[in-house]
Amino acid sequence: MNDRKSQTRERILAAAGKALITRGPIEPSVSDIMGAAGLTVGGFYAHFESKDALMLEAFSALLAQRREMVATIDDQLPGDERRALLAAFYLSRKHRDASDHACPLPSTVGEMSRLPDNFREALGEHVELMVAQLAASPEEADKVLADVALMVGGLALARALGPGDLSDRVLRAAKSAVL
Amino acid sequence: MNDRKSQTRERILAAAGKALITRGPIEPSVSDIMGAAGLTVGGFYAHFESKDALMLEAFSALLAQRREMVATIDDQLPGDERRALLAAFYLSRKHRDASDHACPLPSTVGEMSRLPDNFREALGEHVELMVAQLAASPEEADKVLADVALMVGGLALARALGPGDLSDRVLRAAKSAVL
DNA sequence: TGTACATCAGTGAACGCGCGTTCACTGATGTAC
DNA sequence: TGTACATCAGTGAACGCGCGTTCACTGATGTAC
Repeated sequence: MNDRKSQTRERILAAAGKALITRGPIEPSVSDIMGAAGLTVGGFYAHFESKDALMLEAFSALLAQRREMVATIDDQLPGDERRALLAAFYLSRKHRDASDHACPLPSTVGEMSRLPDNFREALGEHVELMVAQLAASPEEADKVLADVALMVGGLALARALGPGDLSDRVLRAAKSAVL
Repeated sequence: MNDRKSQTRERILAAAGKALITRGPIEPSVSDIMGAAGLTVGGFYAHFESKDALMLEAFSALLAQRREMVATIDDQLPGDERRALLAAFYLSRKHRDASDHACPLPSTVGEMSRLPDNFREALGEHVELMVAQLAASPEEADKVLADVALMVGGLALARALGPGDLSDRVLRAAKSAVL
């Protein structure tokens, strides 16, 4: 039935998202992802048009998931507090070490030029939506943009440094720098 | 003579650095780089042990170049002003669009987990040296770490967004967020 | 000065490998009679 | 209830391609006599 197939599709998509978070959208092979979903390569093209199409869908889904998470922050709080709460989670060691429900940006921004244009559009839209969600004025919009840069850079740097003292220090320093 | 060969080596290294800045250390092929240096693939291994070895050397050289650039900032100025000057250059549109003498971090941090450990070590050392160069106290050290995260994230994001208004806004917002 | 030879930077074809993608096939499931 | 057949999700081998790396060769340069 259609139901079994669409469940498998979800499984592949979830495996792709997980791989994307830790390894970016390019490195994981179709074999890797299908293997992680408990399947073999051959069946892949019954579910997705191409590897790029899969990764774009996984990327967009993860970004949407992130926005939903941001939406759970109490919107009665002043902007500064909301951004501080967001950063406290974003720049936590837990988020740095997570491969589930984590932000896909740190592993993806550096590879954007090698990806189809759709990725760029998805990123631009996400950033605009984040601003719309978190900023109540043009000045606040700039603060949101700067915070996004700080969070993505802080997490990317902390991961790049590998486990250790310096990585933790970067997270802490970035967290306390939120506007 | 040894001289001609070592000049060629420098040419390859420079081509690798340029490619690394815009495309990261993994995507450019040995062919690409040798071609950009006006040579053919075959001769490569007379100059470098492997592609990874070349890219590590290019990465380290670019980081050292960056530190030299930072060292030209008047060290009599107060820390805040020095960091603001650095950020003004780092987060300029010129730097975003440059493929020469630019920072290799935005294109590299996201790929660190796919690279040999030496890259991680080079990165850690660079960050520590930057802190040593720019911070006069532990509190200032944290500000430097946060600014590095902000600059790398801001530039990576601005490049990922592609030419356009949003990219410029990210640069401007990040610049004015420097501690 | 001119010829013979050694050196060695660079060439270009070839290698084995993993990749994204294709496709003929399998085998479990459900419907028709 | 039992047999025959259609459907279709998933398999696994094969494809063409670009990659990093190797290696026998070329051809310019400089030294020896």
